[in-house]
Parts: sequence; C-alpha cells; structure tokens
Amino acid sequence: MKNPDQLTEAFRARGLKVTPQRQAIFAALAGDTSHPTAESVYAAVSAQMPTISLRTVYQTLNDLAEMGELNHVNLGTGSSRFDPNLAPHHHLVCTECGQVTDVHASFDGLRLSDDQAAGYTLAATEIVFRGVCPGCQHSANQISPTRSSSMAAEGESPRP
Amino acid sequence: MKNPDQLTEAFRARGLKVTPQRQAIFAALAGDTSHPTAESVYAAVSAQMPTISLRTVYQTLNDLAEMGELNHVNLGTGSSRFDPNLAPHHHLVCTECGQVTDVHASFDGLRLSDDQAAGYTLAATEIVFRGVCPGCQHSANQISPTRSSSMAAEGESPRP
DNA sequence: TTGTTCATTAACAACCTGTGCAGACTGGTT
DNA sequence: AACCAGTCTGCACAGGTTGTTAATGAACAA
Repeated sequence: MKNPDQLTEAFRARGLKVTPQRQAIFAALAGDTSHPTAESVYAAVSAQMPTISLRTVYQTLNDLAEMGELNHVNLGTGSSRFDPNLAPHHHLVCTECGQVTDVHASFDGLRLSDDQAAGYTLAATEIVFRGVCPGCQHSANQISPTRSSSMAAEGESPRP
Repeated sequence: MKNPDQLTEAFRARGLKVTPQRQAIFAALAGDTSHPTAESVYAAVSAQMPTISLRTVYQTLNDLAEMGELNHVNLGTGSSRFDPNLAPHHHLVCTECGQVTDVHASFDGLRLSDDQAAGYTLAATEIVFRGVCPGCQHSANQISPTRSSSMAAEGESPRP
C-alpha cells in the first residue's frame, strides 16, 4: 500500500479534497495487513477521531478502491474486506473465525482454454484457500469438543 | 447433484421428514447449473407450489448445505448462491451481471508449502475467474458506451 | 390407525452490511 | 476573506437473511 502522503497526492491529483477524516483513514490503513472490514477501519479511526461517521469510512474506502489504491475483496466472510496490499497475491481464509492471511505465491498454469473461458473476457483470477487457522485449531481442541459455530465472530472483536 | 430420490433418502436417514415442499425443492435443484440464489429457487418452486414460503426455501437449502448435498458459494455477487454441482470445479463470474459459469478443470501445482500455509489446516481451494460474459460484452458494445453499472442485475430476472 | 413429533406458514420484527439523501460544513483556490 | 465544489454527518432505508411465535398440518413409527 502506498503511504498516507502518496494517497494524499493521489486524491489531490483527482481534484478530491484531503480532509482530516481521509487522512486518518489513510493512516489507519498504512501497514494494515489484516484485511479489515469497513467496520474495523471505522473502529480504528474512531479511536483517534471519535466524531467520524461510518458513512465517511465507507465512502473513502470505496473511493480508494475505485482509484485502485486498495483492493475490495469479498471472501465470503459476510462483509467486504479491503486489502491495502496491491501486490498480486492470494488468500487463506479461516472457515471458523474469518481471519484472512495473504499467500505470496504465484501459480502458473492457471490459464483457461478458449472453451473453458466460455466466451468471457477474463480480467482476474483469485485463489482462495480455506481451512482452519492455528488459533481456531487450538480453541477447537481445548474448549469445544464439537464443531464451533462457523464464522460467528468474523475475526473481529464484537461491537459495543 | 444427487437426484431427488437420493436426497429423500438422505433426509430420512437423518430423521428429517420428507415433505412435498422439500421434494419440490429437490426437483427444482436437480440439474440446475445456474448457481441459483435462494430467491430464484423460491421463484422456481413457487411456480409449482404457490403457497411455499421463502422461509422454507432458505431452511431447506441450508439443511442441504449442512448435509453436504449442496455447496453454499459466495462469489461476491450480493447474495449467496447454491451450487448443486458437487464435483470439484471452479467458477467464472461475470463482473457485470453476476452470472456464474462452472469451470471444469483441475489445476495442479496449487499446493501450499508449509510456511505458506501458515499453520492452517487446509480444507479447500477455490479459484474464481472474473471477467465479462459474452452477453454483457454485447450489451456494452451495443447499448452503453460507458461502463454499465456493475452487477446490478445479479444475473436474474427482476422480481415481481 | 393413531399419536407424537416435526415441518410449514404467515406475519412480523430484527439483524447486518451497505447506500441515498439533505443539510450543514470546509478545503483549496481566487 | 469569500466562494463553491466537494465533504461530512446522521438518519433513514434497502436488500438479504434469520429469529419468533402461534396455529395448522402432515410424516412416519408404533
């Protein structure tokens, strides 16, 4: 992800204003590798700027995604996640808690033949590995003898 | 997907009753390769059985998914889709209309090394190819000179 | 056949994620 | 300083999905 100053430039270059709210969001995203949801970005920014609205966070994240400064990923965990990591990579998703981990690996041979492509104009290929993260493996062993309810926590702390 | 009779058996085996509603849903799913949403299953079944409730459709689809007779897929098209195709396969998703097409191809070399797996216990690997389907390519050329609004139609006919 | 248990329906309400909107406000420029 | 396009906020609302409740009905075991 670009650093906050670069994002500031990118906004200015497009005639978009650089407000304190946006800067706070840029700062919250910088170096975040947790694939945050809009809610969790909101939580992080709210700590510094309690008056910011969730609406603004959504708006800014969408702007960033539209500008290509952020990837909008949907991994079936219930809410969209935003990935500041622009390098090509794939994801490992915990089926229990929804945690997402980057997989830095490139896979060759993922090209579709013409008839497999069924006439589609291909734009992107995403690979999602699903499994149980180390944390949930432990919880499963220690606490719950049966299968814990799947993806209840979304990998985030509960909202107030 | 198993045929309706096999699903009937599977339900009985679990002590679940086989009601006309459930049978109608089984029948609607058999041979459906369109990755229907709950709504569209509801629409199909309603044609035969107008009194069935959407709630029952959701219930039965979830039951089937829980039993492993159906895959619950979320491809970021706005609503969950249900895939009766149990054979290992991947998906091609239209970024414009949300249409989903199966890709019957197996890709080797998709194994993660231990450190790439980051301690996860891996269960599944999904590949999603995104692009524009033939239908949307035509519409884009013929009707709208600009980019049509993305995924508005969900690939289904509008609801009454 | 009967009885029990489970399923369905209807009509809501609730929930969650995400967006539309109106009006107040402000960054950046003149 | 003043202006205006662009922003922010708060609220309402929408879409998808699930929970509830009560009353009715039907499957299936005995």
